[in-house]
Amino acid sequence: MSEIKITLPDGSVKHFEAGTSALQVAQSISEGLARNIIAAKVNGKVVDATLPILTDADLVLLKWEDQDGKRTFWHSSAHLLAEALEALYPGVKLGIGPAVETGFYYDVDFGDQKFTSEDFGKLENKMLELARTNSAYVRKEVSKAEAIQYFTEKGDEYKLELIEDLNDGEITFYSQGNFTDLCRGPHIPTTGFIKAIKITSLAGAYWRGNEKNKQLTRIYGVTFPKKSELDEYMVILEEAKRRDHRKIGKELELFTFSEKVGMGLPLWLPKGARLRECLVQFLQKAQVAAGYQPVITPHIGNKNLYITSGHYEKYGEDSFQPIKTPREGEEFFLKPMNCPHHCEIYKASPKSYKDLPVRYAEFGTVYRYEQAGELHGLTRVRGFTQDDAHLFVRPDQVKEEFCKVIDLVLYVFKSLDFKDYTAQISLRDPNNKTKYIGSDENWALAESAIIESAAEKGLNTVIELGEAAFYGPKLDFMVKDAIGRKWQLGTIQVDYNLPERFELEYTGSDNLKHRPVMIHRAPFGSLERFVAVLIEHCAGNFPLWLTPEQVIILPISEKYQEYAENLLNVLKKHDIRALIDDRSEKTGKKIRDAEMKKLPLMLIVGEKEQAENTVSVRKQGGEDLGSMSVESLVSWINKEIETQLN
RNA sequence: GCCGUUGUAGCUCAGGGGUAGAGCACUUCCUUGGUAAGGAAGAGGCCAAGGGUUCAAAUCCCUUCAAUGGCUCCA
Repeated sequence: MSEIKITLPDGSVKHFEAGTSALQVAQSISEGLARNIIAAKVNGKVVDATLPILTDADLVLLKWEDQDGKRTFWHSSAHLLAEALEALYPGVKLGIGPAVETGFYYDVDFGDQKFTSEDFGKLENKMLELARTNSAYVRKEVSKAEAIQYFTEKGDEYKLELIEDLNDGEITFYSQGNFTDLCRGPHIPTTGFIKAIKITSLAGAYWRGNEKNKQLTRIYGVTFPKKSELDEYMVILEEAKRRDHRKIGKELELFTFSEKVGMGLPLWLPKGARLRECLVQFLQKAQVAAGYQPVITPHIGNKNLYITSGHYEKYGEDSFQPIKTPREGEEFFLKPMNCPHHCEIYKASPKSYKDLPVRYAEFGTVYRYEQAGELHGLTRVRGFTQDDAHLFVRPDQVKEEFCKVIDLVLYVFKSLDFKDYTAQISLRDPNNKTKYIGSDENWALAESAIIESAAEKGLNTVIELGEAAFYGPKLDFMVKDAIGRKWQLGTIQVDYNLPERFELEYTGSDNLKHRPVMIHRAPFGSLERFVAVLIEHCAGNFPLWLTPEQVIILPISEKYQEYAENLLNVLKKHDIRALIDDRSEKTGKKIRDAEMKKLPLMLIVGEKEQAENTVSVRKQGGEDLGSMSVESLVSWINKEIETQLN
């Protein structure tokens, strides 16, 4: 037997016989470790922990805690789901069953049999029962002919269709218990690892995502190696439901929708509008400081504008259709993006290299025809306002400007308490350059500018090749909210296309015409989406500087109404958003209602406060700040806001 | 757009072939109270819209609209 060298992540090298599996390597370290190993990464490829390793290799032992470990675990759970389904519903046909971000699903064709959410419990129990048999997942290489024969006998046309596309010699089956599936793997060693199971939802899904194909039933589930982890997961699900921006938006009277106005067209209520105004002012201030110039453009634009920009060709059919002038028959589109308008602003006057960079900013409302089924609360709407800006820069300025935009985005995140974020850099596919426009030099410049800027700013980045837009590379920010969900917010994109199409120019120091580079950026993305994410992030407890109502005055009785009104005037003079609860209710009731409305500061005023000319301050949640003069309250608030924003 | 589910008062929801119910919110009255729900009375609904079945429809059926969970899409 020959010997192989296994290199572990800590750099240590161990010698084993060829054919040793990752699991055996783990066992050689400790039994306890081996018990937790669910898969392995051999030379960067995720494989079964039981797969014999034949050559020298870098080995990473994967546990539940590893992302690849989870995926393997969930993929194996999908097989367990399929096994349970076959046991409970003989004759079901199986489509595909992959792992997803959280959990897994299996697409199945129940034929004439019915499956509803009431059957979830039954299915979970069956899966648990099968999991407890602790059956091994067994890998078997099969020929294409064997594979076809197996599934022909089984009568599963979906699997047969999948096999069609596979090459002979690279087909494998995995079996556990009485179930065999076509699968590339890898899998966990045995079903016994799966200790807790939850079938989460049911949905229709077309075979291979094509609506011309038959619709299958997609069963979603999630599994865990410990019961306690499932419990935690259920708590987070509940929490997510509690934080749903649609629910909180209604409760806090921030926004609404009306069938009459139209689907996907949000109506901002007074409190929501105030919150939005605060966000706009906040960003506007930061942008002015960063050298942006506000511009304003109309909500519609001539069809020719979008023909020039190329958007008509690409999206014309899928847009709200043009409106026509009654006499001339000219066609105008609702503005689906601000960039072409800004290009025309750039062109309004000749530019010198000394003028650049030029930064035009606009909170521009745009309208896009999103498919009815796509609409969702404020995160996916048909009319929304982008915190848009376009920077027209010289090629040599791309990096510096990019850095400044990153600074701005990070400032926004910090001010809104998004502490956990990553950046995705999308570059062009180096093997398929024809898909993209712009010269190689410019791409090289832009791509290295993005990479270097991100590195300089210490961003935690992921690089995705081939994910760039056809007109340029980009950087997207993904933030994690308070309960760990990821959202894509800000985006920064470099664009060579529009300057070309609009023939934008500036005169260089050489007195020749040059083409500027355009940077699109939106730290919020859109105000609608950002507010939605923010609501879910803070569960409606907005930072003091942003919250629509900062202070509520609660007079103990009507006798102190006048005193309360005087206080209100003082607060308003200091630009503090305040109101009085003058209902004929007891203090306890008023406090409860203020708590429900998530009002950060309550001022209780009665005989004592009136006599001493003070207010008693209660923070939301119950903390007592004691009594103080209204002036010291104002300075307390201002200090608080200053800390939040710096 | 496609498939499933849902649509009853401002909100959260119950009911269900014989022409509507609760709690909260709202209005009025009593109460003038000190840190998370005081009491009473009142008002409020074409039961999403349209069409069918029926002696009778909010209830059953069909269509449409909208919301919702997915799929496909996202400049």
